Amino acid sequence: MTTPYKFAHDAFAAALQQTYSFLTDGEESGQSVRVAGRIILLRRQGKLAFATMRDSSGEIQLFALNGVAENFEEFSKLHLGDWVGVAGEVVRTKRGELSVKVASWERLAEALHNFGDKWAGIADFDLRYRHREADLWANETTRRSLQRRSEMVRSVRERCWAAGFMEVETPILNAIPTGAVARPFVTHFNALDSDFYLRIAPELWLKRLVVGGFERVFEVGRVFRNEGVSPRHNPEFTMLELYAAYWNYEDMMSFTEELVAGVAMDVLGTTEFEYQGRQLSLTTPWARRSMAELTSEALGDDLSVHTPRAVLVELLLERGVEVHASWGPGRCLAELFEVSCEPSLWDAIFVTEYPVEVSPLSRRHPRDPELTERFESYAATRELSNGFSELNDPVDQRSRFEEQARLGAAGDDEAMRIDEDYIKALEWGLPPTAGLGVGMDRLAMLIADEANIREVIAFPTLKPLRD
RNA sequence: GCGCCGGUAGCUCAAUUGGCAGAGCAUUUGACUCUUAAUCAACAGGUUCCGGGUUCAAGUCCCGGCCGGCGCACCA
Repeated sequence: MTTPYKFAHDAFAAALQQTYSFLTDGEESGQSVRVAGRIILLRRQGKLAFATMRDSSGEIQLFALNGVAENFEEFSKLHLGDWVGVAGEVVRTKRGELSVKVASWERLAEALHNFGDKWAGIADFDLRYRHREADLWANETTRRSLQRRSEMVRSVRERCWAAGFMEVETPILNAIPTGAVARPFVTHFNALDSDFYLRIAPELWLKRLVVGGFERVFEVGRVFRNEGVSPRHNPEFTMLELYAAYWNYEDMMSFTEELVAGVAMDVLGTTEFEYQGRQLSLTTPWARRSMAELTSEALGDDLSVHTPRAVLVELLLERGVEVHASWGPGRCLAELFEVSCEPSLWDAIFVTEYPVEVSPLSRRHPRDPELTERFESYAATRELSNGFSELNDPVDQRSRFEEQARLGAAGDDEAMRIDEDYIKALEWGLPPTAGLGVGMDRLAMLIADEANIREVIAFPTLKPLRD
């Protein structure tokens, strides 16, 4: 069956509801409009038919009268899910529903499959994630969450541009996976007969652009990590990474809190909102507490990166954490922080002064060379961002990479590898620079009030069906 | 990867102790000139996720597999 190749429409449901709010019950406006959308409900009553149509803006009723609407019989037999284009007068029915009184209409596409229960929608996760198109049609919350994500990304971009950052793109196919601590996906480049890795972070490329003289750069892009899936992890996810020359990590914390709070304002109109039934505050300024401080507080002990390793190990073992032989005091402190503090960090907060041992790309803290000028922000018990003053000393960077390589040799398959090109870039001179990474999916979860990361990803990674 | 839970009509869900596999919505047919998840009547709709096993008898019990949810691990 041939369907139309186009339909010229001049009105949207939501705007019509607004514009014609003055119409009284049974009143006709005399104005004709052309609307298009999808039939989501249909009620026939003899020589009348009422359809609820949804377009991208909202919903409006279509009112068809036998003898007035062309092809009335066919109209009354439309299927739920069919796309239609309708021309007719804007009226309000006797029972008070704003409607387009159908004069002429066309079916733009036919829905051959059912789109879920018109009351209960679609509940089956497998079906919802594998056929998001049906989920979007059937479930309001899915539409809302993905819409909010889109608004969030837009807000992030606009705020970065407004702050003088230049948007750039860096390679996804990488000969060496680096810039983060994670296992990569491997692929093969036939023409070069070489294995390549999907990037685990764009970090080093972006800093090379700063070396080259682009003083403020950012990238919103997909990164890939070959790890387990969970309600908070998708193997491909979206990161905002941003670098500013001449800033240190404190400047970057200020920028981060303004950015995140600003995004919440743009999308939700507030920085105080409910997340999963509990009030959450992103209002600035955020608390800034050091990792050692928070951990000491939680455990009632005076702990730091200088606490004897044996003491930290003992505390970890008491909490059921398996301690690896390669962990130094820095790693132990970080692990201790994670188990004892993380679950209680609810309102937005910066955790600062990370051990150098777990921060191979961060600049050492001037007051303590075992610490770095690094922060992570937390909200709703989850890590939201990671930032630091960038290590710009090529000699120190090489020794950090070498330490990582030792860990790799000792069996840590997530340890960083030596990136000679990056060291050479540093030898050309990286000005004092601060960097930031924000997990956009995690932020979207907060903004959309979703507990599962898949709800804010249009097409989450699923195992392919076999059998 | 490990543990717990789940998978029944297109969708949402029932099915007692192991005893004829059901309802609502959607689809099809009919009635109805102001409906709002319209209503009413009727028809049709099944590899109970897949493969084995136990049993007179399996949606239900056992074993294996597939997919998903949650937790753990890994991480952001």
